[in-house]
Amino acid sequence: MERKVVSAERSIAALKNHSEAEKKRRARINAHLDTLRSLVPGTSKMDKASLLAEVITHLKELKIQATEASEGLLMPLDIDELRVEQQEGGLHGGPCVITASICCDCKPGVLSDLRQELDALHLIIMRAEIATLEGRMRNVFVMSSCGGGGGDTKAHQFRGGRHPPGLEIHT
Amino acid sequence: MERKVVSAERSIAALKNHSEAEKKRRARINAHLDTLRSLVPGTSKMDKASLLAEVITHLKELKIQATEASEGLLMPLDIDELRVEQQEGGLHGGPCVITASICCDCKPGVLSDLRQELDALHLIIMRAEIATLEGRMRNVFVMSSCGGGGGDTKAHQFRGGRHPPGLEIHT
DNA sequence: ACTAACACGTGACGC
DNA sequence: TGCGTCACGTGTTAG
Repeated sequence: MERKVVSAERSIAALKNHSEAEKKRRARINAHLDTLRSLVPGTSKMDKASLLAEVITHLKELKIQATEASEGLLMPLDIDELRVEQQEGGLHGGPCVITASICCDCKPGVLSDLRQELDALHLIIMRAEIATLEGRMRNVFVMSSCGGGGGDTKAHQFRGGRHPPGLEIHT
Repeated sequence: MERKVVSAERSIAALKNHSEAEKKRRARINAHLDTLRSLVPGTSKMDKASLLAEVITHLKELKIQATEASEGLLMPLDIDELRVEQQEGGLHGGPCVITASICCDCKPGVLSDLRQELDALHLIIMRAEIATLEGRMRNVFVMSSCGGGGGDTKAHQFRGGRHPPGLEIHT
């Protein structure tokens, strides 16, 4: 019956260690989650799951940004492309950043039309870039809007020879 | 005593719902973790905490990569800069590649003068890029020359003039 | 056998 | 009050 007492004590100690280990594990995970919160803006008081979702979107976003940065000078030669992305940053009520890029044939009238459309938006142009390559042209505009909308990145991508509404391209 | 039975049943149902909700919550989080595993390479069968750590490092890495990518678009705001480099390839008497970049204030007449100068060189323009940022402009021209001359650096002074049609950039 | 990691159910707290 | 989230302790399984 002495055995029983000893084994009982050992069991208690083991259980205690177990719970402690588990607590430590949770602490580790939560610490990582906290650093993620500090890394991704606008996730300070977010849900654990929502935080992970936001991390995922941010990761994809950065991956796209990095890849298109490495091949930044490349442009599709066969297809026309128009992309409008609202970047994250409007969460704090501040101005959101909109990146618009268009790639098409380098024909007269394109630039003036493009500028008219951009002027109609009344946005603050932070950076403008125009590049030409073998008869093709690509414009990239980084603009700032005062009205801070949702923080979600709504990206419209038009591929193929179709031109989106609101932007008439001379062909 | 009927009351007690009813309340007991309610408690059981509530508890069941509770556990179910918690299970669903865990499933959501784990799903997000799974997508993170699919996103970050080499974390297929990794620890939950280690996965998060790896996600953090990857996030920082991508952030740096994206930042230094956008740094390629940065230009000095305080000093004017003109660079002409002859890339290797023209050593064998074949066509060499010349890269010229100029960074200065975005004033009218600069572009037309620049184009005149470039036209005088009779080079094949392989790629042209013009970027503006906060009143500054930067041009990068990658040109091909048929005669393999030396790669000397020349400075030019620009007079007043007009913008070429279709190339007006607002700042 | 011992450690580490996971899922589970439950109590607690906030809207 | 119910609903959602969190931390906790425990049972269970793999290396």
